[in-house]
This record gives sequence, C-alpha cells and structure tokens, in this order.
Amino acid sequence: MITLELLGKEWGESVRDWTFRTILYNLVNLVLPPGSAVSENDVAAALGTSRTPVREAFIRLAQDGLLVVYPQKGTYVSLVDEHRVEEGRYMRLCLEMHTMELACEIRTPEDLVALETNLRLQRLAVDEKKPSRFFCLDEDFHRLVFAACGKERIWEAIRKMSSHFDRVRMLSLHATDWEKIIAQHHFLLEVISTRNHWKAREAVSEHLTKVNYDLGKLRREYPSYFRTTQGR
Amino acid sequence: MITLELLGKEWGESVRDWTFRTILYNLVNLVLPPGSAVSENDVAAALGTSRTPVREAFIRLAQDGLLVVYPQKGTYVSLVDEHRVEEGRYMRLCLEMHTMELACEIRTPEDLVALETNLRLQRLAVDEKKPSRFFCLDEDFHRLVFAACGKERIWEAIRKMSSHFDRVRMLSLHATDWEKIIAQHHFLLEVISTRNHWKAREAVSEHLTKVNYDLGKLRREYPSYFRTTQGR
DNA sequence: TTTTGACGACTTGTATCCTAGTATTCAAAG
DNA sequence: CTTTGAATACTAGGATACAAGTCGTCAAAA
Repeated sequence: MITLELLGKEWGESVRDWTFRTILYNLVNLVLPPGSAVSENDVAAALGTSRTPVREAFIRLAQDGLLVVYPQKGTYVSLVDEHRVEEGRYMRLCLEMHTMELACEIRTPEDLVALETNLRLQRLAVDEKKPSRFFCLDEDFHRLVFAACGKERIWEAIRKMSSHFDRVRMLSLHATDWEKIIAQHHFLLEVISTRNHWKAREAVSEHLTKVNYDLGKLRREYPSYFRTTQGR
Repeated sequence: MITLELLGKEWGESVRDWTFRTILYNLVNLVLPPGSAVSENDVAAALGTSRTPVREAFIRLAQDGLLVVYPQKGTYVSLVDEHRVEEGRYMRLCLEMHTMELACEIRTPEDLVALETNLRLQRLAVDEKKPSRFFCLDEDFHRLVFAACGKERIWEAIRKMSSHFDRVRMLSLHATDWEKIIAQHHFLLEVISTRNHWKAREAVSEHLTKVNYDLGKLRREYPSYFRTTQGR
C-alpha cells in the first residue's frame, strides 16, 4: 500500500488529466522517490480511480522519462540521470538565448507589465518564505518570455525535458539562493525592457549555468537516487 | 468504415507501439487527411485490435498536436497550423545551429564515417528516385549530428514538434529539389569534418530557412487542410 | 545440501463492458 | 412552415475482466 499527496481537482478537468498532474507532482516532489516501484493497481487504489486513467498517465510519464516500464514485470520511478539533466539545461540554454534576443525586439508594453507583475509576486513569495510558490513564479517568468514571442509550445517542450532537473532542484531546495535568482530575473527584465539584445545571451547564460554546482554533493548525499553513469 | 495502410510489426514490439507507429504513418502521409474524423472504434476495426491500444495511441498523438479530441463528441485530425510549422522550424534552427558548432568540436572519426555512409545512401536513394527513403535518410543525417553530441533526446523533442511541418513537406513532395538538399548536407559534413565551426550557423541557417517558400501556394491548393489563422 | 519444478502471487498488456454526454433525426405541436 | 422535444445512434471516458509473462516460494527429489 502506498500513500500519495492528492491535488485538488480543477473544474472540468478529466480524471485522466488530474491523475497525470497528481502523479507528476508526487514524482517531482519525491513523494515517489527515484528507484521505487509503482504498480498501476497501487496507484489507482491510492488515487481512488480505476487502472485506466493511471495507466494512461503512466504512458505519458514514461514518454517523458520519469517512469520506466518493464512489461509484465513492473514500473519503477526512473533514477535521476545526470546526462538528461545536462541535456535539458543545454536545450533550454540554446532556446532561451535566442528567444530572449527575440523578446527584446518584439516585446510589447503589455509583456513588460506581465513580467513586472510577476517579479513583484516573486518578491512577495521570497519575503513570505514560500519556496514552492516561488518556483511556480520562476517558471511563469520564463514562460511569459516565450509567450511574448509566440513560442509557448517551445516552453512546453522545455518543461518536458526538464523533469529530471526538476527533481534535482527539489533535492537542493534549501541551498537555493533566491535573492540571486531574483536579481537575475530583474536583469533579464531590464534587458528586455531596454531592448538591450546584445546582453541577452550573456544574461540567459549566466542564469542557466549556475546549475551543476552541487550536483556532486547531492549525488554523494542521495546515491540511491542517481543513475550509475557508465561513461558515454 | 475507413482503410489504413498497415505497417509491418517489428519483433518484440507491443501492439500499442505498433498501433501508434501505424496511425502516425497514416497521419503524416495524409492517408488520414487533416480535418477528417477518426473514431477510436473505426481505427481499432481497421487495425484489427481493440480500442485500448488505439485509445492510448490517440492520447500520444493528441499530445503531439496531430489529433484533436473533443470529449464525448469525437476525434479529428488536426488542421495544419502554420504557426506551429514556424515554431517547429524556429526550435530546430536554434538547437541545430548550436549543436552543429558543438559537433565541429567534439565529433569523432567514427561520427564522420557514419555521416559519410549516410550521404552515400542519400545519393543512391535520389538516383533510384525513392523519395520516402530519402526523407528517412535526411532525418537520419541530422539525428546523427545530434547523436555525435550526445543529444539524441533533443532530436526526439524536435521530431515531436515537427509533425505539422512533416505534413507540409508531404504536400510539397514533388516540388522538392533533392540535389540542393544533398549539396547542403555535403556542406554540413564538410563543416563538421574540417571543424569549420564559424560556418556552422550559416550552413544550418541556410538549410532550414528555405522552408516557407511555397507555403502560400500549398494553402491555396489545399485550403481545407489548413487552419484559418486568426492573427496573433 | 543442492537442485528442480510446480504453484501462486504478483506485474503489465489487451479486450470488453458500462456510463454519460452530444448530435441528429423525425415526429408532433404550435 | 417553424419550433420543440423525445428517441436514437453515435462519441469518448472510465471500470472491470481476462490473458500472459515474471518472480519468489516451497516442497520434493537427487
């Protein structure tokens, strides 16, 4: 028997989507730790649904690399793969550098308002010490930049590739320097606001390269969560 | 009743994966034209399976934007969305420019051999006038570049974003100038081979910006296949 | 003690059944 | 002729039943 954190069901949301959201939440929040076994039956029981929505959610999660399904044997939460973490970061770096430049050119005053509003909320979240709230706003900030360029699907693609990194981020939650992140966000906003596009790449690069700093430490602290990386 | 082109079932492949591959094939090859209705029951009957694998394939295809599911009403093949086509091209441009530079630095002699072999096969496919074979090899060429950088997942992400573009390419099959594409591939190989990384961006850009040239014509020729784009 | 094989308790894969929502048809009422 | 509403024939959503493969247990045989 397993227990899961249940999310609220939004209006008009299908059971399948709710199931997916809920399992995803439990995966990135490490309620279901990497390496643990998850059977469709158990999860269905824990969620109070039948196997069908769970199974369909499992398929999506396996696509995104968070679950590994061994037919007729079982399903397991994937171990954090450092190579995947890096690949996600690289993908995001490439796309966000270009898109930040693009945003400098085509952003509207409305886009600036949205970003400024978001930054104010980030400040609040930090002052009120609500890390998960801050994480959502952080995501939203970057999503807004892509949205300003009409590239929201690309942001979604980045999100899907970031699931392994998200779990790392969850592990190093306490070590996060929120003030530094907020400062970088302010810099990004300034770049976009002043259309200072020759600083865009540098700003994004700085924001996204501070990642790997304590990955080794985490690996030593939670060795069972990481995949044994046998070269390339 | 509908009829589909059936693909061969590979060894050890689950019915679900085969179902997915088959439906995808029929979608990008326009056997199931944009806008047409596809019911889970009909497709299951045409494929000789039960609804379950079809349903699970539909979910993936809906995720990738090739199907649109209206709950309790029906499922339809999505209309080609020019904005999506452009977004896919943009994503690929960003990622491939960087990755081509990276490939210049870290490619091994083995990578070169693989690319050269591929180009020889491309030449054969063109001489034997096998367009679908050539398309596969074209895909493979670019996949090999990403693979040389250890970024095969990024290529997969690009593929998923390219489904709308793939259908456009299928429409303009006859208008394709294969020789030009092959020449560009040879240039890309030369860039990688000689580690001429300052020409990498230019080479990729040239290869990927010749896309929209006859999109307007196709739109006029097959108006029912395209989504009415209400500005942005 | 070691080996072997039957059995049972799992797992996911696939098929089927039931439910509920929607569109259409068509007849009856205005 | 127009409008309304019930019946019907779809649709996908979800639950359940069954099939088939895998693993561990445990007893029997060597």
